[in-house]
Amino acid sequence: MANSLTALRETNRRLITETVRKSGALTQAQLARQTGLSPATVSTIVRELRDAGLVEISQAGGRRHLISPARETGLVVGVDFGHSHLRVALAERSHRVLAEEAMPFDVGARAPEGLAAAERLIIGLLGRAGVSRAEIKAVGLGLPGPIDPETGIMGSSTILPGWAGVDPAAELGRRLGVPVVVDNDANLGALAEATWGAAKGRREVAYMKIGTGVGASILINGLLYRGATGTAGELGHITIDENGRLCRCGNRGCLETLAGGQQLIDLVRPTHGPVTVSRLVELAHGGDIGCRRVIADAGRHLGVAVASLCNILNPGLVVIGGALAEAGPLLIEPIMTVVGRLAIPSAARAVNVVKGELGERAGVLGALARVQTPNVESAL
Amino acid sequence: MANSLTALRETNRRLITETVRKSGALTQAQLARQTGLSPATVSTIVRELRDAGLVEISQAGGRRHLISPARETGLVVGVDFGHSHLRVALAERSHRVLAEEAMPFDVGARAPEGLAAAERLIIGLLGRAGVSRAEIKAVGLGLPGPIDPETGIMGSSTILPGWAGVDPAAELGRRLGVPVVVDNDANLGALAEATWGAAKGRREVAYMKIGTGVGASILINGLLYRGATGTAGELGHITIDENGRLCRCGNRGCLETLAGGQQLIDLVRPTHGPVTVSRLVELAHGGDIGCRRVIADAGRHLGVAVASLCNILNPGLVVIGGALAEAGPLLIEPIMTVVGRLAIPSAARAVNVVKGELGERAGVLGALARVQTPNVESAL
DNA sequence: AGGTGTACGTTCAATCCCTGAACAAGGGAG
DNA sequence: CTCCCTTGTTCAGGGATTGAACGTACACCT
Repeated sequence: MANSLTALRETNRRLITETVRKSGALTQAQLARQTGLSPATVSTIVRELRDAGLVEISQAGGRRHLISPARETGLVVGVDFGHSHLRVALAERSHRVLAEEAMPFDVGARAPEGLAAAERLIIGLLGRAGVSRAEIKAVGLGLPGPIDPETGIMGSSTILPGWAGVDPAAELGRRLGVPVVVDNDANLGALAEATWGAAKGRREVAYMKIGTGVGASILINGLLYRGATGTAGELGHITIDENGRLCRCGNRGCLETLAGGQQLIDLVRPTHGPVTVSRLVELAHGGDIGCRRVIADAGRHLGVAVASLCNILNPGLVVIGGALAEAGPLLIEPIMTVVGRLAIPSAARAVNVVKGELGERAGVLGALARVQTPNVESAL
Repeated sequence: MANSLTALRETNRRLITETVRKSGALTQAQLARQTGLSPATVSTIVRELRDAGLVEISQAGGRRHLISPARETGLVVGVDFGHSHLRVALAERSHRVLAEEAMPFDVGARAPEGLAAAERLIIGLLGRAGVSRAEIKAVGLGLPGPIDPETGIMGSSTILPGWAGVDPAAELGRRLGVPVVVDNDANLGALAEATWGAAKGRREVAYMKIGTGVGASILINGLLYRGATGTAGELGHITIDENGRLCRCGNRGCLETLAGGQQLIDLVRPTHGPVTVSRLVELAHGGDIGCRRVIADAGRHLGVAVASLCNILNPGLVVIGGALAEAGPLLIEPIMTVVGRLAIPSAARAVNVVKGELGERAGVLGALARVQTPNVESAL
């Protein structure tokens, strides 16, 4: 049980492993002081960890042994399906990224083709990295759509019409022969920014991904907060305008219908022709007044949602990711302005809204991080 | 150190104590099953706890022993300042309420008078309950206004104009000579409903108190979630109408300006004259069509906020408290209707909105519960 | 009523774990 | 070169948990 003696040992093993992982390389004496355990205990546990292959020991003058985290043998793969790209990445379990690759991908494709493409891309990446398939221990998979947290089966969605009813984790797992965990792209982005990016070291993060749609995710105590049925953090479907456009979620005037990339694209089509979100941002940076205005308007709508978020959760940090985030201050300043006007003053003062640092890599990286991060399983 | 064997024992002792306290009375076998410890361990620990005077053991047929929390020697007092009432309650630490009392109170009074009144009421209650002042170990204090979580000093507020800048916990503590913890009424209401009321046993609760104003509070894992600067859960100041009335928080069109009791009172004054919120609810129950309409409209506005809450936190349960909650279905049905229309479908299906069970006693009871409930201290 | 079964709490030996002390080995200062 | 300090290891000692065995009392069935 959770409180037996063996559990105590397990706790201490984990404590030492964590300490080693964080500090890089330590002697046993340092380890004993940092963990508060006795040198004797440290000695025996270190031996166990060495035998288990979890740490490496090198002599370092005197009786000193340098304990360092083991170059872990297993590798993990992250896969991220975006709206027009498919990205994969290969990393050590310790989160060191070894290789990364992307290809264009049509989001309209059905699940079998998509998964086949992912499989091919992974195999290719492994080949070029000189890594055998057997070394892959787990895969993280990101998808821009709703996933039933119980079953892992995808719900219907207008973004991913050909995927409803399939269990992508099981499917890809069958193809590759390794366990696959699946999650939506916003959750993964949040995880990635908290692990490597703008929210590094923060354990409480609100993240918004503004791409074609608007997704969001909340990390509480470093763990994904999913709520009662796995839809916590759905900021994209907060109602901004009760009489607004129909949204793919079935309601009206959702934030996504006002600030999602698709909407912005539609807005500039008459004057600029068909563009992508990235192109729109480029034009705005280039000084195009129309594109700037469209982005600023989106920021103001986003600000309304962030203000609600501030009143409800009073966050200290909100990270904005996704393609539109590349607009930087053009997007973030309007957000802050509106938050200042709509959120209650003390919450507005407390919050810092920043651009994500990982750009379009957030999804894949998050998939890597997700492989080893458990959920916070609570049903509010 | 934190990981020694004695610490493990300490952990298990605490685990058993907690379990007993929560469940009231248990046999050792039940205790073993609930905690996951072996009957042998439970046996020895229970003996220790008995010797230490922390639990009481009574025979209960067979070899069964009924373990119940010790009638703790210390008592606690709860104080709740409402808009027109001052309530105090006396309870054992184990949460058994011994006596309760209320008196009318003008919220316009300044802090010194208010605290003096509270002191008199407490002393009187103790006298009538036959309890000496020395038996009181701690006091919980509830106030309908903003409190700086760092300093405990009250912010400015139009509801409690005479309290800005004072430290009510220190002040009352000085008068009574015991430690006082202070919190706002919505937080306490949430705690009370989770301890005794509609959210009993739930560790994840969203609570809204709709009285003269609108307050709200979130419990995560049974602990108050305060956010970065202590304003998490401020649902009352979500913007519903950007061009609406000025709110005491300094913004415009907050939920409170549309659904707070004060607003409803103002709305019916032309036709019904000056009434209280309770009277308004009474009239509505009596069939008054105007009052019904005003309450239903408030419900619809509240629904907008609850819908946002659902999208962000995806709660399984929302408890509505405060004087207006007594309207019951007249208020809650419109809320549910709007939530169904505005929240994303899966979140709307998941949530259950119910009336609090504790009525106007929620505040005091929460103050009692608060004395022993720590914060969840996380800065999102 | 009687017998049987079952659940409960206690005891005890076995096992596991942490710690303090003793000890060997090596580096550095003087 | 010697002394001293630090480091890691070993070992006995004491705590803590557990499974099994045991005695007991109630409940139920016949």
